[in-house]
Amino acid sequence: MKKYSHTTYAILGILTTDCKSGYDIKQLIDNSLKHFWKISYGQIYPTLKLIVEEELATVRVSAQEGKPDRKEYDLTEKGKEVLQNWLENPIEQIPVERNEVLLKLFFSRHQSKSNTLMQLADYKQKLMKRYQTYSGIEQAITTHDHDKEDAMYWLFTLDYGKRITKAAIGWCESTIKQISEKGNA
Amino acid sequence: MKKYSHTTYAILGILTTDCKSGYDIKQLIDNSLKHFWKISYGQIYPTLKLIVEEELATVRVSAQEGKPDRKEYDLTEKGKEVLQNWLENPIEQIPVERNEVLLKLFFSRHQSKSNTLMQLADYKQKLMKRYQTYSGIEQAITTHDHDKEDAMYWLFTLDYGKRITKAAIGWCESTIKQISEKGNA
DNA sequence: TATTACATGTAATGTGTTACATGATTGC
DNA sequence: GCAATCATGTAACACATTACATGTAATA
Repeated sequence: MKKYSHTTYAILGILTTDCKSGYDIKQLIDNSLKHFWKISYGQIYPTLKLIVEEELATVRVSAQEGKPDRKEYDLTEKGKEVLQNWLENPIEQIPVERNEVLLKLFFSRHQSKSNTLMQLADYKQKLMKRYQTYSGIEQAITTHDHDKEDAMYWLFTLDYGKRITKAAIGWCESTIKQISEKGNA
Repeated sequence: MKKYSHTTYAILGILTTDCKSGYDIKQLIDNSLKHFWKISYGQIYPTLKLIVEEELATVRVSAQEGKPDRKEYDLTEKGKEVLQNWLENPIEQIPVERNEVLLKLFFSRHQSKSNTLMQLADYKQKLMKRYQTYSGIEQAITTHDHDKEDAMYWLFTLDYGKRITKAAIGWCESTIKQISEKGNA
């Protein structure tokens, strides 16, 4: 089966929900996926064009009361098959996640200790802010009575974010401690 | 101060070590950085060209016995300042790390449970393999008597990788358990 | 003589962001 | 009239990978 970009599969997946237009897709991403998957309009519209060219979806213009016209996309059988196929196959490999803090740390060997500690403290702070954001979203979902099934999967992704972030915070603390002790010894 | 790409800073940083040529840079990356920062030759050589154009380093051809000629790069004062400046400033923001497994999970709401569990089991397996790789490198460093200072910073980056990976494995286990229980209830 | 390690580079292609450009409709 | 929301799109640029292209020298 022909291969498409991850962005294409993401959009195909979103089209299985109530989101039918480019604008809707962007809204869904910004509301629910942005902590692990971001897509800009600069990708969304060209990808939707490709999806129609490849006959994975059909378009139709939909007039609305009190709002501008919009284009609604519906998956074709072929589109559903392509999505299904992607969902059924395991990922090829876990990508290397670039980490600028680790890069700086690696080159800090001959840098001032105080600067290295500052970098780590700053990173920890950013991570804690992120953790709080996740917790906030989690609370909002748990409080409001969302569709149970949907909410569960959403919570899984948040749980992932929280666990990873917490682990990174723990690393910061441990590394700060080790670097601090090293100099005082 | 003028901004450069992360790749440029990474190469500037590598040039402070014994690595002086494009080939050396690639070797260092593949040996020590590749678990959190990869760069291909297609980036290295054009970036080195840019670095010279920007007068961040100078080049000179070095003849070797028994090996082809090579180009050696040395940081200029300007190059050192640019690197220093980058090292002294905190990162702008933690980038969103795309996660294809979470993306699939998000769209699995109306998929078969067995397939979702397969995806998670596969992900866990890949993570465990990665964890073992990290542990292996760690052991190699600890066993061989590396330059103590250098080794310490290298171990920090490996510790980060291990902690993050362990957290992700924990998430897999927890999520597999929850999804399994849900269906049997 | 064939393979491996050493060594440098470009071209095509893929992927992604940001800035720009346009316009409808509602509510203040 | 103006701001906000809804809505679609393109162009320029930035970044990265892969495949291609070339060549030296040691060693098995």
